[in-house]
Amino acid sequence: MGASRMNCQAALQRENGNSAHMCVGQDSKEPLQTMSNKAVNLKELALHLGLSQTTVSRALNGFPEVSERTRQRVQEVAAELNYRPSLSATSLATGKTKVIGHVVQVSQHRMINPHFSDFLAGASETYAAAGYDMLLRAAAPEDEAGLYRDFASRKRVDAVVVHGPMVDEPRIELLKNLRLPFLVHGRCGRDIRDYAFLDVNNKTAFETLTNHLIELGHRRIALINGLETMNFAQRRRAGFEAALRTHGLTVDPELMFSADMTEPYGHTVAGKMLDSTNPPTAIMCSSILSAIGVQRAISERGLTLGSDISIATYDDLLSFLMPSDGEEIAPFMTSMQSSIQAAGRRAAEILLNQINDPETPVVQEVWNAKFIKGRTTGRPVR
Amino acid sequence: MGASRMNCQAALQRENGNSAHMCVGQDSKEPLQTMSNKAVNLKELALHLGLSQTTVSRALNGFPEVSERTRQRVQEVAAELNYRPSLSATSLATGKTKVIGHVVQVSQHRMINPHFSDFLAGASETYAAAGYDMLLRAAAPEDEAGLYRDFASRKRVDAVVVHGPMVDEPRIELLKNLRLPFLVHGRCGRDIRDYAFLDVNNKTAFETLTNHLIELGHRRIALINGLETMNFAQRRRAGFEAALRTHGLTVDPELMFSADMTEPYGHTVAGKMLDSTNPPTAIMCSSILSAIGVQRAISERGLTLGSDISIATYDDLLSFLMPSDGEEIAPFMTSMQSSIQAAGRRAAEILLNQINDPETPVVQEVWNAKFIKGRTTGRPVR
DNA sequence: CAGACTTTCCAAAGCGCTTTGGATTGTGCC
DNA sequence: GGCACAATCCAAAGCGCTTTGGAAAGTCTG
Repeated sequence: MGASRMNCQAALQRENGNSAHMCVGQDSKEPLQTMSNKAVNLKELALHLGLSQTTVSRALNGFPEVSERTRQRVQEVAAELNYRPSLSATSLATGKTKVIGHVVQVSQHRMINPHFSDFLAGASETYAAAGYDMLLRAAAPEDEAGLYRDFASRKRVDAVVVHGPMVDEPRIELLKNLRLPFLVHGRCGRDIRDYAFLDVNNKTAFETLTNHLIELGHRRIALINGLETMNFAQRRRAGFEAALRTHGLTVDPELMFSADMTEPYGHTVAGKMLDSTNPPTAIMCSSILSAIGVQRAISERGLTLGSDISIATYDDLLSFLMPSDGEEIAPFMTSMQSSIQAAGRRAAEILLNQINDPETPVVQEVWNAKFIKGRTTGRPVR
Repeated sequence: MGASRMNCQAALQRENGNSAHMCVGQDSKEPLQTMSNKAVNLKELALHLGLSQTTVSRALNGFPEVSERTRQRVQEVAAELNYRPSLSATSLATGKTKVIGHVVQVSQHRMINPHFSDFLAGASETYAAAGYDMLLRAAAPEDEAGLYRDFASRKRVDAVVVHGPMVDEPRIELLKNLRLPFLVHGRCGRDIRDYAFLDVNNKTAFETLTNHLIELGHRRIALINGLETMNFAQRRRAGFEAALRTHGLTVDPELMFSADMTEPYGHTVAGKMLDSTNPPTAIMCSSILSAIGVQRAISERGLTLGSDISIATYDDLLSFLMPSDGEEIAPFMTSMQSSIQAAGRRAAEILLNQINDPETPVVQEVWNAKFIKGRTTGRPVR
């Protein structure tokens, strides 16, 4: 005990000498390069303090068994010596990694896209605030199962977010079996009861949009949907068709398209329709991206948006399409809006709550997109 | 020794019983739910094999001290029992995390955007192939330094990629001091010698584009640039100005704009210019995104692209703007093209080489963007 | 002041891997 | 047979943290 205190003094001196030597005074006007970059581990810190590792660990982690005075002192010295617990050591000891996994599909479709990345941006903000990190891994769809299995057995992550659920989604069963906590962005058709998800009300959104067009007098309405192997696209189509049927309109397969939601796709498909003998008077899009392509096709043909032809779209409020804070611009496109970035934030929140308190019942949230009347829809001229 | 062998047999039986019990036969038609989800650790695996942990570890990691026969057997049994080394244990022991860090800025500007995410998509592909993962963390710019420090001292990552280098970039010095390997996407003005980077030749690209417009007969050319606090934007502007000066044209500050590269920004700025008394005959953009906004402003005014007004832009070949494999469409915009996703792939490759062989000299690569004559540039009518 | 709690701290045993420094066995050669 | 040497394998000591199961000291009671 006395010996340990002696060691402590000796170590303290050596340490100070060291840090003065290594860290200060190479380029002292550089503000970013502060004191001590040298890392200290728990053992050394405990030595400095003349305390046991147990006590130091507890003091820093807020356990009640340590006196307030000691805790203060520990915190001060820890800050001073720039102590930061090693993450691999911590996670080896606790079994928690403080990392949430996200999987990017690298297939031709669903390549990382602005929808996805805006969601990630939102989520990572929440993670950062809670001391979590986001792990991103690219995978071919056929590898994804193995990847989750890897996540689980190698303890790479504490939980995962399932992106782009398909109509029939095997991943959900898999994750349940692996006992890897997860949240689905979107949802899956059958067996919806027992897992957490955050979704928007896709069906209602597309009913609303379709109704709006019908009320304006449109009878031939096209739908440029996302990939209909995906759950959300399926629901959107259902909403579209329901609205048509309610008004006694026929569902024309010639006017329905489904593919990855890109600008060129919207452009190509709209172009073909506009050049056909019996073009639609309105086009609905599943994404603002394809809507932009449609708009390009329209402007190339010298048609007027909102009278010659109308566009209504789902809008995820993608950040690169949003005006910066200062400028107030009138909403341009008629759309159903819901911020996918906000969804990312909330999804992360739900997931973190879930893993920090596993007893809590699963959260299932469905957001309603907001209808915005813009300048791209109007009465048809014909 | 004999005893250990006995234990091994006993454990083997117990284990088999277990896995049959837990894993098979809950829903045997589900293909994703294969054999054994139960994880086995090294100790158990060694027990099963009747070998020491050392030997098993070496067999699996390809050390020469173990006979080929043994290695075979170890690999087989490891696969059979679904052994996967715990990552936190491995990284605690080796000091390597197999993770590369990327930092997202969450400020108003440089919010995660399609350029950034396409780069990430490329990089994560390379990482995945090499068994690495990508860690994404959101940070306010003022926190970024602390974050790198955290990465270094807590050993969260093996290396980082620096995104969006500013004109004057303190992060580089910091990372050098932290001895955290890094690669810069882009580069930084001064002191360029001693760090790895991957950049495109921004200056030349914008000289080329400007020359093209000048040769067509344009005299009033506008530049809608990115944020000129960023290094790349600075270089682009330099190229633009150099080309003008070479041809004896004056650099008109009224025609130069700088901000985050969004669609609305392009739209707003182009609108203002087009409505002014003396509009430019050509507009250059730093991003296809602002170019799309410019195009919208042009079509709103019923002007014809390529004659009334020309657009030339830098094009990162963003994936959501690319046509899918099948459809061949003629290039639309006149642009300087370079795939930012390919850059992500290559950047990751360089970085991985660097950390796996630290002795190798730093790699500095500058790509030349490719000129594409599209349909958005032509002779000015006035 | 003894006994019963609290309060405050600690030594040591993990967590699951890698790696050091041998020990053991097999082989070739004189 | 004995010796050197290579080929195989192993026990045990880390890596840096958390956590268990006390021990020691301080604080109340009656």
